[in-house]
Amino acid sequence: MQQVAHHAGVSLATASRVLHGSGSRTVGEELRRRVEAAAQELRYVSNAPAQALARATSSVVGLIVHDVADPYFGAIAAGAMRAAREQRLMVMIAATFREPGLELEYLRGLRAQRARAVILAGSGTADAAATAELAEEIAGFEADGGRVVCIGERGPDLDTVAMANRAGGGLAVRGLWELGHRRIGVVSGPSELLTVRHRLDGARRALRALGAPLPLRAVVEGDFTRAGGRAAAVRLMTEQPDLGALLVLNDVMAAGALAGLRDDLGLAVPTRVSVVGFDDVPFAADLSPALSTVRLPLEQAGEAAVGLLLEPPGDAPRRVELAAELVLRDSTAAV
Amino acid sequence: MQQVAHHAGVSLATASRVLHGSGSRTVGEELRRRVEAAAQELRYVSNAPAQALARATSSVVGLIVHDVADPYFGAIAAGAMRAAREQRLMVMIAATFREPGLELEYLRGLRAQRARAVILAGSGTADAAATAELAEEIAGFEADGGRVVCIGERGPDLDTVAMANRAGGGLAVRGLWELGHRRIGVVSGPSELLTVRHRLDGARRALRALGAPLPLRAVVEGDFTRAGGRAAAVRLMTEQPDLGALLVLNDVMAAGALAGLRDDLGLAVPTRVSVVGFDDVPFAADLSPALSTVRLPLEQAGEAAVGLLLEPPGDAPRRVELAAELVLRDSTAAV
DNA sequence: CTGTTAGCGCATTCAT
DNA sequence: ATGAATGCGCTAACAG
Repeated sequence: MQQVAHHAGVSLATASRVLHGSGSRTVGEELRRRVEAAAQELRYVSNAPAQALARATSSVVGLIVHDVADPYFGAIAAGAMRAAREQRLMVMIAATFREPGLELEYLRGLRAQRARAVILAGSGTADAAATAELAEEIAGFEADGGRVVCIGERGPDLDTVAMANRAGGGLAVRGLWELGHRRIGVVSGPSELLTVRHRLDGARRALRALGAPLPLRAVVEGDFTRAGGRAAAVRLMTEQPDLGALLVLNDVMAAGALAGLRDDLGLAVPTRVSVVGFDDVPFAADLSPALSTVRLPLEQAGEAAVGLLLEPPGDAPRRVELAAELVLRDSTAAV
Repeated sequence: MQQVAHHAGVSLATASRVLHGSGSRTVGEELRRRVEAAAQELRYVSNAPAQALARATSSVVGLIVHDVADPYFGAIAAGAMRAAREQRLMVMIAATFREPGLELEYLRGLRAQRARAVILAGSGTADAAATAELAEEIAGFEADGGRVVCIGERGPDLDTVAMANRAGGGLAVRGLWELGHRRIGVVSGPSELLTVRHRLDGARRALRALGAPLPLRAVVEGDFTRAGGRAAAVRLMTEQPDLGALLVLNDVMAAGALAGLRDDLGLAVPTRVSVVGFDDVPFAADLSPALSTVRLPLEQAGEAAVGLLLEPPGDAPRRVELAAELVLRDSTAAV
């Protein structure tokens, strides 16, 4: 920038003002022109770290997900990045690959980067110790002036984009019920994930309200992956062969469940057993058969998260509630 | 850090050495202990921008993709992030959403961030003007000491992780041929994308070598998306109803093609028409029917890319060649 | 092995 | 409206 200033025959301060001046454009037309010309000619590229140092804040926002290759997070990330672009923010993505400790580590890293904000997109967990450590790090981050936004519940005093996981669980179960299903099983994910708990809880409550409480043996737990869904679904239908419908707590698992039902057990979907997934990721409609599922506005969640972290800190924690919707396709049938 | 140094009763330099000292750990045991204790107690968090400024290099690498929600890029990103993690690098992802100009803009942004390196994961394009501008920006980036690695061809003097797009196109066509297909059509993506050109070219050559050159009317072009694949496949099979097999130039398009064939035209796959995709994205095996496709080692490409940017600049451009493999599943049948 | 010192590139007072 | 000066937090000689 020195060079640019010199080349334009102005002071360093003036060059700084026209090159990065935020709002109050208090530079004369003539000088402004000269500086811009000089910058152009010298191919000046501003130095973001230096700016961050001087301003004590940067234009990068962090996004911590479990797995970028998972379409659930892919959709959220796409939404967040689209919104970030409009604000000229850069997005730094960290993937924990579902190792709990990494979330904390990456939050620290983002704090070191002096990220302006971070979005915690992965599900919270029921591990009290980990949650406490994370809360402390979050507090530190906010004390440094950073913003933190969670997608999904993490704590009452955090800005959060709330997904209708409970309501969605209820929706799915009631949809199945209306189709005439009475023997409903649940292929669940890891029970320490809050997202899983909420979805399962929503299903449970709805079933109880319908007068048919969900028996414990009708729930089986697997990894939140395709393979996990396949294994869990096969196990559940083997142990409880009278089940006529399955709620699978995310679409990726549901894809596995569909494969397991068909290839491992030879059970026809939807004639022998109906299947409902959760999330409505992009490929859900292309599965075989097209997956009925609970749609969550994933991209919108990403956008909303960026929206929240743009708003001034605020006195009370902010919340955005996103609704779920049941989408019935070909993996469910009436009985 | 001042505080930490003072608290530990050492100089700033010593604190810096134990806190961020790279390798040559030339600090006494006792002092080291004291500094670490002080840092712990004061909850010291290092300031990455300041480090970047002082060192004139950072620990962030940029990854520019077309779309994070696309499973192709999701897989590449996952591989890159896994590798980056081992090197304690942070990954800044930028998505162009297929707007050509954005690639250049993001490269500039990453340059401003003083990213240590950037990975260009999206396909190059045949637009000469855009390519030239990009080349200039790349040169500038490298002149600043940054590394650039491309996934897919971008130019002969760039470090690149080369995907076997041509070979893959040939593989697909020969696979179909061996199944007895003689009337093969291609659902192509935007022809300005180099990736598309190479895949199509590979298919063309193979067909010519087989003595059955691909007629122009047997190729139809669509967006590199599900909707694009659907529309293009429907159009192709409507105009050329005698085609017995389709090569679709990526799996996302193939998902759309499958839907179009089934829902719009009522053509059975694979009995009436066989379909081969390209990429082998995670959901390919779950489509209806399970998609035969050309597998590309996507995650490995991401890993290889960060591997390349870790190696010292090198005299000659480096290349990593990744092979393709034909995976036959249920969307193809013999005639 | 440890401390002193001089920048890194930029934003901002504070003068003018 | 513009310029001069100071410091952001840290690293890297350099000197002991």
